[in-house]
Amino acid sequence: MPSRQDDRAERAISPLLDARGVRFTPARRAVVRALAGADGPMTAADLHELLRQRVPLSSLYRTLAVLEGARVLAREHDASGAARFELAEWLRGHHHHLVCNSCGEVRDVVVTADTERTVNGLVQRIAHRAGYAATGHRIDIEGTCPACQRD
Amino acid sequence: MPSRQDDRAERAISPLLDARGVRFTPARRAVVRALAGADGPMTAADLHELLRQRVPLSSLYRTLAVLEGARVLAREHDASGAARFELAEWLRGHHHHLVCNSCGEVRDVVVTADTERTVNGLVQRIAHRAGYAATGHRIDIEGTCPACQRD
DNA sequence: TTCCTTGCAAACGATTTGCATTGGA
DNA sequence: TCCAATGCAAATCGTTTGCAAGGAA
Repeated sequence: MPSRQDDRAERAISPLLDARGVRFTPARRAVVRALAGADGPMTAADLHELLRQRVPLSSLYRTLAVLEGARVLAREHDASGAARFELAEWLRGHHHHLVCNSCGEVRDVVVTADTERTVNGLVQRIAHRAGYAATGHRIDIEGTCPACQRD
Repeated sequence: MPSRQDDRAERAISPLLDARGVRFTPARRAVVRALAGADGPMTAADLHELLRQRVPLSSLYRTLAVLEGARVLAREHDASGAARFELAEWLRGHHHHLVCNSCGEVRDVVVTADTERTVNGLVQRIAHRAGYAATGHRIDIEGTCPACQRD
């Protein structure tokens, strides 16, 4: 069942799509809900499966492109090069990724405000020294996930 | 002109290739030298261009696969999803990346041992709390490069 | 001779697009 | 009615592979 959180997110998203002259269709809602409920960024294939193939891949990719264009979600690429999608930072909050070297899963991890402050300080300093104007950062922690440690 | 550094690197690489029963051919040396001289990870197309197309793309990819298999270089993917190659960490040293949101360039940045120690501490702690056994980390600093700031 | 390496062309998988159709406001 | 959304099939892009020819030990 969609939670109150989902409702809030969807109410925030709706006007963004309106502004671009596109509709918040059931397929688009379904994608947003799937990503809101996920514990890490998902591939198009993951979503296609999760939505029980009700949305053909080509339509799914179009949906993802529309949502990305509206800054509702962000695209990145995993170690195998496949695109993975997640809700944009303003919707889901700043976080980082735990990446399993063995099975390839990517899981979100939120760090304390304190840690994040420390990281931000380092990042700003490093960027500044190189003449970059930093707008964000991304940290992937590579390792072995609990499940793979048991094998 | 190949530097003394290159010589050292190539002497270290040679036995690794021997062990896998493959040769350190001119094309493979050229790729290693190109990456040793680069200031960030390169795409296959970048390398193809830099080598003046002397090595056809299919051979280049084979070269890259061989070197990757021998752990001489590492593959990653940039924001557009294209594969980028760089010398392995043991050859080129631990570093992070500055990524320009505007032009897409990826540039290496080495941080102080002190900063790296701090980061490592944070990473280990975060991973441990999530049940992960951390083996490494990757930090991308996103921003605007000096050249793009002028436009 | 025996493998490894190369180049070309064809195959591949993920993603994108053209086009005709459907559907909502 | 008008424009956006959809599904299918075909196209595209980066990358990989089969195969026959060339080259080093």
